[in-house]
Amino acid sequence: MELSNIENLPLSPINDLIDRLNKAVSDKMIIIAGRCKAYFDGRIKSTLESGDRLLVIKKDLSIIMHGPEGVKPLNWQKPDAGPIHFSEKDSALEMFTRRKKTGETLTVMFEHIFTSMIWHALDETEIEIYGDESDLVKYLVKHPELIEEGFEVVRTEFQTKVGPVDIKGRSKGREVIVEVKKRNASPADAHQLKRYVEYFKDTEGKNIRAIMVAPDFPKNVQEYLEKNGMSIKKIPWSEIFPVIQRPKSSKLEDFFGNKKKEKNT
Amino acid sequence: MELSNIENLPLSPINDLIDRLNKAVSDKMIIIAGRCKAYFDGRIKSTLESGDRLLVIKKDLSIIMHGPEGVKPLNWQKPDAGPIHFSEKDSALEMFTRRKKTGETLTVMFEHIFTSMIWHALDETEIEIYGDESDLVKYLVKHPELIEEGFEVVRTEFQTKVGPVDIKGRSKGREVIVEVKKRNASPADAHQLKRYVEYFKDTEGKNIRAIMVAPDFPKNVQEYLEKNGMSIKKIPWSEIFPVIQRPKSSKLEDFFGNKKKEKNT
DNA sequence: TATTGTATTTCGCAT
DNA sequence: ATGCGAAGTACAATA
Repeated sequence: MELSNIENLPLSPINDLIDRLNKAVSDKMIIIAGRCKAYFDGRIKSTLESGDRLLVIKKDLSIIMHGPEGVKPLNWQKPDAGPIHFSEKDSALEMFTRRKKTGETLTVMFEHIFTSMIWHALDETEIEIYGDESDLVKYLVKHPELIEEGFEVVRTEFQTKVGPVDIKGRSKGREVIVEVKKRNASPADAHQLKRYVEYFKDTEGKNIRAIMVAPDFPKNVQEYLEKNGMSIKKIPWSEIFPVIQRPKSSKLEDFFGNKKKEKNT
Repeated sequence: MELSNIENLPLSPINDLIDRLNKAVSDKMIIIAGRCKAYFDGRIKSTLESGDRLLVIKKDLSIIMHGPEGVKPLNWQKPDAGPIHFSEKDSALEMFTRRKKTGETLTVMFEHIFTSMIWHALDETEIEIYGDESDLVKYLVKHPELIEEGFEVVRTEFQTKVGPVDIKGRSKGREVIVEVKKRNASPADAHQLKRYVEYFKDTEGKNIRAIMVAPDFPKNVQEYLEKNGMSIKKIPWSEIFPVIQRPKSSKLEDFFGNKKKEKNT
């Protein structure tokens, strides 16, 4: 992959900066570090008074604006929002966008710019993830005895009118549906499973068993499940599922020592 | 507020760069634009092959790494993760962090750095938000007739053992609890309300009415609610609630023309 | 600390 | 397009 290039834009004259930024929109990543106010108007209305923030506009027209703390941006706009426009307002830089379909607007008014860059960032990869719920289901399908001694898998990850079912099987002479949760079960999860049970009862007249699999169950949730004829099965994924075992050491080599590095220069 | 300053770090010699970065951790915002691989190991395991990404480390030790598209970071780490360490690996920069409590690790291996900056970003403000669910509840409390003709509010936003109740009132001679949703009601929302009803039945022996307020109800959800003795009330917030009305025009001045700007130089 | 619910959730998938 | 559920959800409020 060719080397991309990043360019520091001169901050003045401001009209030249505005030109360069407008030309970079939807082509390059724009990075501006500045002191600004910001207003969002749409599903909600938000007001952000003057402070230092990092504004990033990506080539898919998504926008994120970060303050000095936290993972979540202070303001953002989803991709393909609509035109993004830089202009001069009171001798300062202003960014404005309006999402066509919803009418949502985001306005960022800069008072001071520390740095402004455009970057033709290249990334042809996709993040690979192991250990999400779908992987846990696949693991259980290979080790059905973890669910219950004698459990036989019949179908996995199929759609019903009320939602997707993780595992349908047969055990102790009855049909069973299994709902798999990566994290501790919640009341909403319990209701979700109950709804599936009711669906099979209503549409197929079957009195089907239900098992919820999760690392742990708050007392309320366990009570609710059992009161409504459902079963629980605690599976501490981190101890059982090989991919998501917790690293015990802080040494990188212990986890990725088997990975081959490719030089790319 | 004093003007913060941003500093471009020399990219070589790499040991000097590493020193500067390690000294900046937990003090300044660190911004690195580079080509890198990344690995996360914890609740899941993720692998990210070589590509151009923007890495931001904030002074609260939160980390976000963005690729060229999308609002969501490719990798991240929540605040107060634990020590963040830069080092040299195969003549290149590497960042490593391990969250003490969970053992989650994030490793970023750079192959090329385009820009590296540290920034003493200042922000003493908090974002102000209008139009979230709590504001809708307050609006309904002032306009209870929107819920139902003759509705009288008794209590609002109070805690129960099963969760917070938005509005409790009296209407048509019976007690009513009202659950307010900003967005279309979901199956989980319906179950949530049912749980509250059951709570009042179990703990106070009251056969209380329940109304769910939302802009719209999918057919399944409406059926479930009515089948279980709950009522629905459609309220299209965007047409009614003044703060979140959709702007019809694309001209900035139409929305912010009334705002006074303060110079801050 | 654990539980619970909201979110401008975002994102992906299936209908 | 809408509905639905997962997410390394993040984050705040609460017990």
